[in-house]
Amino acid sequence: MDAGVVATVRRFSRTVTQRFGALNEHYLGGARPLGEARLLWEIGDGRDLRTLRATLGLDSGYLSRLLRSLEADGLVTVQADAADRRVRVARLTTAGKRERRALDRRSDGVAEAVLAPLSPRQRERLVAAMAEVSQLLRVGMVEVEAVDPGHPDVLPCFQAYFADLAVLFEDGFSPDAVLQPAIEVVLLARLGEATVGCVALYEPEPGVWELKRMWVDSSARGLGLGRRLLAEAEALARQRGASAMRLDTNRSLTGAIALYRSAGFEEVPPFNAEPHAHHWFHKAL
Amino acid sequence: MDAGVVATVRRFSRTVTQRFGALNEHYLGGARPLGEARLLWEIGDGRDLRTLRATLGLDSGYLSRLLRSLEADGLVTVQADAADRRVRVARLTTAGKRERRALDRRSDGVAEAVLAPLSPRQRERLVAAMAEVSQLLRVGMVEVEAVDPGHPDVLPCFQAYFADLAVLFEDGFSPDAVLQPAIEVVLLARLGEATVGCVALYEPEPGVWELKRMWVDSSARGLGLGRRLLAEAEALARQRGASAMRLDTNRSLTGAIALYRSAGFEEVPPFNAEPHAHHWFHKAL
DNA sequence: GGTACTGCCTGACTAGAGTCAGAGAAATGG
DNA sequence: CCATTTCTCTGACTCTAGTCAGGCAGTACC
Repeated sequence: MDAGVVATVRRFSRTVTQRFGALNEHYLGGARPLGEARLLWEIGDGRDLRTLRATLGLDSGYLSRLLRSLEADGLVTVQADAADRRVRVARLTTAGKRERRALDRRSDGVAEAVLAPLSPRQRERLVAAMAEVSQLLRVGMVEVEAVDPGHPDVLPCFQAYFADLAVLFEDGFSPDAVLQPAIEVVLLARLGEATVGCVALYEPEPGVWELKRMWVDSSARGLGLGRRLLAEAEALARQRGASAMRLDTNRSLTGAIALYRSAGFEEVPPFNAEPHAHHWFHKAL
Repeated sequence: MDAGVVATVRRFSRTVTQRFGALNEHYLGGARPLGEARLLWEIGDGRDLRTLRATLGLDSGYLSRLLRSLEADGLVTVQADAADRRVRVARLTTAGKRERRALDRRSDGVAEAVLAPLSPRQRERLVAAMAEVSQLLRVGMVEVEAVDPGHPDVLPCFQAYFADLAVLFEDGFSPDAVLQPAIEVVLLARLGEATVGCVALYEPEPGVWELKRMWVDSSARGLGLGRRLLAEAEALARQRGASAMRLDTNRSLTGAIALYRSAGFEEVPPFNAEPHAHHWFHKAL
């Protein structure tokens, strides 16, 4: 990789670490230790310890100790869950909520301090560049995972997909009318906790795999995620013995159509009776 | 400050921390602890402990222990300085240099991993945005400090200034010909260790302060540093009882001339015999 | 009712990153 | 030459952020 480009990235990392490091120390330093602060934040309006452990990736013993410390400061209470008395639920006290707001204000303070020394014009440039960096870094954090169709994260994706279609299709959309194929596998695009995209695959005829319900969340558009899902779907199908891939789509989805064409799909006559389909595509693998 | 802007900055900070944090852990984790790695880096081709303490901001006892640990691993040697045997100098052994290169490669690895998942077009955008962020964050890190003309950092600035002029002036430049006023105070612009700008002040007539040798390093141009130095110079002069400020400049320095005008300076007849001056400016405070 | 399993807590331990108070050797000032 | 200062090192501590093993209470399954 180009040395100048690598140098720019390294310099970026160093500068950001230094700048935010110094300001964090100034604004957050002397306050609560990081572990407790993150916990305080995550408890919010009450969470059971199991969830807290999972989202923060903490050891059970360590979490317990952190909670004892916050409890000693009167910031949280921990009580047994009514339904299952093994499970314990942490809740913020009034003082805890106050502390949480204070942490929040201090984080705002850091952000303001970053912008403060700049002219309005420079601020605009910095904020725009930061937004660009965040977005592009997020691209690299997306992980694509193959799950089976019964996976709990699949249904919400399909529902989000249908909801999007209802808005996009010129001639309306009804989820009940669409074909319900026997889906074999679903690729989920994950960004940390959130699921930001999906595509379903099944094998309508031996050797031919069909793509259904390719969806990318609005928060993750413009990151090339559609292309990536398509590529991973092809790889997966090929790995399972596919010799061809096909899909249908609606004329309103111009972006998707352009993507399919540029990925080597060619338009073919209708191969199914999908009610909302206007274009049918095929690609030999 | 606008909440959306603050949210963008906070999101940026979170995303960058997460992304680089995860990659650093992956590439640098398991290797040498951070403190030792930084020290190894900073020692380079041999540094005395006093300098190391200053640049890394370490406690003397702590530095000593870190060095013992690196010494035990055969990466550095520490010897008394020949001139002053109280001072000790740390040097990398061959193994130490190898280790330092390895750390370096791992840092490159992090940078490459950030770019790897992106398309060429996205990489370009990311690198451009990162450069912009670095530059603008650096603006906020610049500190302006008033020192007296004998300060050791002053002379290198003036020399850099003269070297720049020699390149810029259409009709050449000789440092020996310029006036040598009795400078009262120098403002230095500091960016971490480096001095990236300066301006000298003196009082040729009671109540009138004159600016000389305003310089901004090429690495820090376009950050509004000139304007800031000018503003700080005015503030300092006013504080010391100035009622007016003046300066002269060369016709080749069009950027500087525009800056003076926009800061409220007005062109006046020559008030000195500076050999390289074409324009003379004055501003009532 | 017994057994296995969950969920949580406690005690014991580790590593990194420091801080602080002297002690001792070398240099400097008078 | 002696006192003071400078520079470094050692020993004793601290705080944060964990990990690991074992134990107890509650729930679920047979």
